[in-house]
Amino acid sequence: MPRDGSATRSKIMDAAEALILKQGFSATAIDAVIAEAGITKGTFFYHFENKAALAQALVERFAMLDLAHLEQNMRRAENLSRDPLQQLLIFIGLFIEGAEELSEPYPGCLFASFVYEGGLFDDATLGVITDTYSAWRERLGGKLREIVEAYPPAEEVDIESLAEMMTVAFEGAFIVSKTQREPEVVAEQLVHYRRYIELLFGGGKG
Amino acid sequence: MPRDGSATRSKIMDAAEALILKQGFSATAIDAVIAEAGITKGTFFYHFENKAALAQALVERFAMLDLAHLEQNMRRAENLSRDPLQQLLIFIGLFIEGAEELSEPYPGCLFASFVYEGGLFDDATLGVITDTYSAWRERLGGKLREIVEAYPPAEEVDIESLAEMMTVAFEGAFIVSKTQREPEVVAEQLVHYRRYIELLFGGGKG
DNA sequence: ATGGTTATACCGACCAGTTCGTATAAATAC
DNA sequence: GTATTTATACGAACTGGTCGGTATAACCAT
Repeated sequence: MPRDGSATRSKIMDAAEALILKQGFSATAIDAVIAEAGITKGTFFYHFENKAALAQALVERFAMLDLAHLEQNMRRAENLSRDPLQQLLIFIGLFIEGAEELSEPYPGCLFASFVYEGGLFDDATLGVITDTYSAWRERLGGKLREIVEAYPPAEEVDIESLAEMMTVAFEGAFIVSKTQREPEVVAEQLVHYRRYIELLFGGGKG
Repeated sequence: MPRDGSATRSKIMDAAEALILKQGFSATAIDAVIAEAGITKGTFFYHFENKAALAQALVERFAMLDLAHLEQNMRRAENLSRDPLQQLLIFIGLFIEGAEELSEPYPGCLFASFVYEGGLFDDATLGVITDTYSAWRERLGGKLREIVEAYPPAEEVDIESLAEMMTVAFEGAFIVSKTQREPEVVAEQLVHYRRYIELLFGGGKG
């Protein structure tokens, strides 16, 4: 067996992702990626058929990590309480913990970056994004339906959009965070989301 | 007086804005803009010194319209009620009305598009975006401080981030809306924001 | 273990097409 | 006659992508 190229492949993807979050996809020249990664053009095209393939690989990796993060935190929350409402509150709390650790580099979501250049990508690439958002909506939606049964709210609540609201909080907070150069925006918005859920179903007690 | 070129200038900016929302700024070639606008290259460079000047003009126009919209709806809300809480709820409601009218073309925010390609623009251009977000935060923040005095909440609330939450809802909803191809996302998220404010300060009554 | 074979990993020069921006001279409207 | 617009051609820089060649490391027969 020849030597292992996966480290180089990762290095390319890391460099590309960082540059894309700064400038966007089409402003990120392959020449810039290879300079950042410290490799050459030949190497790049050995690992990726073309620039579109790089995009595809990037969203797939990002989605995998994101979904793993979702599932891991949900499992942890489900082990920390038996009550669905508490599980969801803990789940959000775990993400707040994570967001609070972000210090210097104001983050950004690769998905959002791609969505705003959506016209450049094919359905396969954009589909990964759509599917990932759907997975979040369904996972949180399921939990919310459990909650609604256990804690019927005073007024009716649209479960789908309430589940979607966590994604909305993330994406919106990333944008504001980038402009204001304050990483704490993300955590603050998740705190609001958690409190909203408390008020909807907890009714005032904790 | 010679003839008026402002119509052409607007046509160029309209074409550019539409293309940028689809593909992003740097993927939007000037040749594409002039084709979309139905003019020629000479005309383009008669109106804009270079591509960066076009970007600057676009954010400035977008900011002006956005701030006008903010101020107009706030004034309307302030005329429709004397109570600060009601004013804010009406204010959000007016934007919900507007969002519900969006039918086919899932929208998008030019600011967000620029933010995710932020590395390409100078401080003058990006500053317009920062300032506009600040204006929203201050306008809503002022109203929220009135509300806090009239309706002290059970627990303490961070006013700044609560004001920021409306921008977050917009920006996040735009992104989700673009992927899911459902324009109603924006209105749904604003409804949640309004209800959150109700629950925080209204305490359950309407 | 030694030498040869092979698949993989990587390099750097190169190509064809596109980019932004400039230049030009003439036509059009007020 | 001045501001606006057209039409076209052009160039330097850069773009994504190709190509021939080299280096590396595991495998294998001996």
